[in-house]
Amino acid sequence: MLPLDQQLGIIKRGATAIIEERDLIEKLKRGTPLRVKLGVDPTGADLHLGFSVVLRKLRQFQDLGHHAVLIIGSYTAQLGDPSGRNAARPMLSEDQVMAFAAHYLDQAAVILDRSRLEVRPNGEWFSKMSFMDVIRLLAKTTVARTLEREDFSTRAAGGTPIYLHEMVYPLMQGYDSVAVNADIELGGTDQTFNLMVGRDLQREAGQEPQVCITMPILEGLDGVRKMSKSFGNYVGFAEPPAEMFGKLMSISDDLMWKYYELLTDLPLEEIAALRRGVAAGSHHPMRVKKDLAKRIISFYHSPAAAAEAETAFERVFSNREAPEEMPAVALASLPMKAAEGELDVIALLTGAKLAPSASEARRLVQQGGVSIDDVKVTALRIRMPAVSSFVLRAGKRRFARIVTGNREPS
RNA sequence: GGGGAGGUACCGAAGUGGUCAAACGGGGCAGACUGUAAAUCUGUUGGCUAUGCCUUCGAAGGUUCGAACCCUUCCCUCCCCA
Repeated sequence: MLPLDQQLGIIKRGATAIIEERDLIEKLKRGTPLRVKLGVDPTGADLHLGFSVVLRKLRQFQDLGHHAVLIIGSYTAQLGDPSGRNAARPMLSEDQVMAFAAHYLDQAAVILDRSRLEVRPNGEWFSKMSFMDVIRLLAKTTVARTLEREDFSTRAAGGTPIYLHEMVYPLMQGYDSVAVNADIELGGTDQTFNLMVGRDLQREAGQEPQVCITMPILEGLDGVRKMSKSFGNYVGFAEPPAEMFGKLMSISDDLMWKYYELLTDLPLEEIAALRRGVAAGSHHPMRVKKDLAKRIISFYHSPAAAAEAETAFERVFSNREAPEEMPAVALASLPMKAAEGELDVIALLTGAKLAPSASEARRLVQQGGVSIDDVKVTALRIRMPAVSSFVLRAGKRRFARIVTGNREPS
């Protein structure tokens, strides 16, 4: 194992809080592998960079020689974690959760070393508890304490409902720590309360309390709200390189430093140097952001794919050309409502899936957001170009190649 | 159990019989400007076989020439009291 201070350096990178750091040092000093717990509630969603922050931290512990324990919330996911929520989540069935869990593990394996991972569904212990056991667990905390949490107090103040089962959630998560005898638990800062409950329950159970390490919540592409599928501001693990590149380039300059710290392994000193360079004007922020995108894409795909994505990006956005690859749609397959020799632009846009509805397509045209072979479309019916295929573009980044079936004029 | 308030489009929030597909703000989308950054400005934001038609204002009925608005029943939430 690495010397203590080196381990600490890696562990502390990006972390918002370590409760308590001296406890952590004590545990590390023993030189034996620590049990590092991360609880996840699979909901069926595809993993995105927001999830990767805490998964990467867990991986770092694996690489340091510690023992990673991934708790699958087969029971807790059914309740839905109220953390950071302003409304209750729909409840899921255990079967659903376990099906989602398989999907989750497949994706998480991109980051974690699956061969050294202990996976435990928390139904393993919760299914064996009697109602009386549950009551005893409930007796470990008070309503006032639970209500102190910001998400609950906001809801209480705003008049939105808080259900009893939501209030049980932190106790369940805390009990997981007792069940697996965790030395350390990882989580987002929004998990702080839940993590702390684990310490209390362990202490009561005669265990040494876990160290809680909280990681920042990663802002999504908008730079404001947390990265989340429902906000549409995310980058998924499985997205194509070009898509990732484009999305990452759209983050704000300020945000990119946080992405560097939490999503790459570039040493902090080097990140700081880049930052100074941008501030001093010796580095162009776009260049630095492109490197960020390439680093991330190299991890999820490959360095070659990252380089390709960059080229494609420059082609489309810097040189304003059409991308090399885009979905091809046969004109004949579209329900055109145009006279002979004319194109029905609305049918074109909806048929090629560049617009969700005819009304939306009409709006796009009216606002000047549609072009055919780089010529802005100004009418809903236009003359059929005498080419074998043309590029249809909607907005900045939606493209399709329309194959007309015409012969290329000689 | 008693009393009060309320459920409106993606979200927040006006509207309380016709001029309401529904003000305003946020978000989204598009355009301008750019480094597809941020900021800013402008436009737009239910659907369709489109000078009209259809669906939408918690659900179902009803009154009316006409209902998001009035009545009835039901479902849901919040607050106060017990």
